[in-house]
Amino acid sequence: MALTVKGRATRQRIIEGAAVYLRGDEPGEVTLDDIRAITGTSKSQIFHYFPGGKEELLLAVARHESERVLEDQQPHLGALTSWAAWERWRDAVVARYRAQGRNCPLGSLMSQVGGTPGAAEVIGALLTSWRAHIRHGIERMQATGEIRPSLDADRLAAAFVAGIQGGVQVLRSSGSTWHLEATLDALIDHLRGV
Amino acid sequence: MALTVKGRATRQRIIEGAAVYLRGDEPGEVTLDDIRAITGTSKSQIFHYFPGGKEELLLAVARHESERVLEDQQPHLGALTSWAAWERWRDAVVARYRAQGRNCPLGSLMSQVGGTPGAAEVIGALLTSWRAHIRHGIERMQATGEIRPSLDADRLAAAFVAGIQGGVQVLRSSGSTWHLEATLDALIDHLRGV
DNA sequence: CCAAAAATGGACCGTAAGGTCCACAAAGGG
DNA sequence: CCCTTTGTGGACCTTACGGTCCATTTTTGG
Repeated sequence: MALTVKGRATRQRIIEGAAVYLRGDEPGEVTLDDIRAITGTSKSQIFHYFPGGKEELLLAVARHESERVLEDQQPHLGALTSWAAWERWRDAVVARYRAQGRNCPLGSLMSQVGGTPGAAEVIGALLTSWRAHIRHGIERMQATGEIRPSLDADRLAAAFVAGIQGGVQVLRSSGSTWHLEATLDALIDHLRGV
Repeated sequence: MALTVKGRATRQRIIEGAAVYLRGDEPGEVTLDDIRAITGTSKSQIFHYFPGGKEELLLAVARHESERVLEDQQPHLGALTSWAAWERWRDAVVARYRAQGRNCPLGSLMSQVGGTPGAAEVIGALLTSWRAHIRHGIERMQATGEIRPSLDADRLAAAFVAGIQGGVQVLRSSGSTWHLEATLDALIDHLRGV
């Protein structure tokens, strides 16, 4: 037996506790002691469940957080079938990041675990999936004739992903969602042919 | 006299040495010893010229690097007066960031100095100036009738800035400029009304 | 019920890294 | 030419933090 019920629970508690900490006010640099304190665990437990140490733990947290990103955009992201739906999605994205404020848990994570193998993979998988959803939405609108077929759905989806990333990054340093909204609106206008 | 000629030179050498280091292969976390080694200075000199320690030094480096960002886009960025000029600018941006590769000196800097007062200010000033240049370009094209006047120049300029930021961020984790190009092209197409 | 495996607590260690101090060298300026 | 200011070298200090170890408790499975 590798992990008992209790063991799985503890492991999960560590991941979620770390995630909570990262969503807090002062992320900066997470230390194992921060995580230890917030999760009520001991050093040995962290290394017991994450033999690879801090790096492995942070990567697990990144995976956990990256799942939330797309979930928070649902159900809108999965049903971009009308202009109204696009607007709802847009608003959901803006609301989500406005609520998150200057703290981007994933961003903090990536800056701490950035170079390691696996980090790029996590972020890459997220971006790919994100882009696929948007591309899917564009293609459906093209099928119904609401978006001209001459547009490259995949490439525009990539533009959305990059635009959102950038908007969020600006948000992190400026505290305002203005750039994010401007980018989303510009790209949606472009889809509409306005 | 606060700083002699020799003093100014040393101070500058420290800043530029740090910048060189950040542009190198393994930025991750800069340490004062890294900087000391690459600039051939001693600890006391660093603290002599930057009494605020690491934070003040890194902020100075960030200011130094942030100047390079717009310079590297000149003269194109300052003369967005025709569609050909926009394309040249687009290519210059892509080329610049492709050459930079996965290393974004400013990005590394911001992740290390992010929370401190002054950091946001440096990045904010850069983004504002960048946006102003682009807005200016859009307005000139509107004046000549090549861009429809119904478009909000300032907001679209913000979209460009955010889009580039995001494209570069994706580049940092994926190593590809594809997203960056997709975003720039989408926004330029939108300006063109394509 | 008992031995083996898993979970937990926490003292302890090693080191990297920022920062301090002080002695000495080199300009500067009157 | 000498005194004051500025520049430089580098030993040293302190702390934070990742990681190790082992003793103890709890759970598991036969």
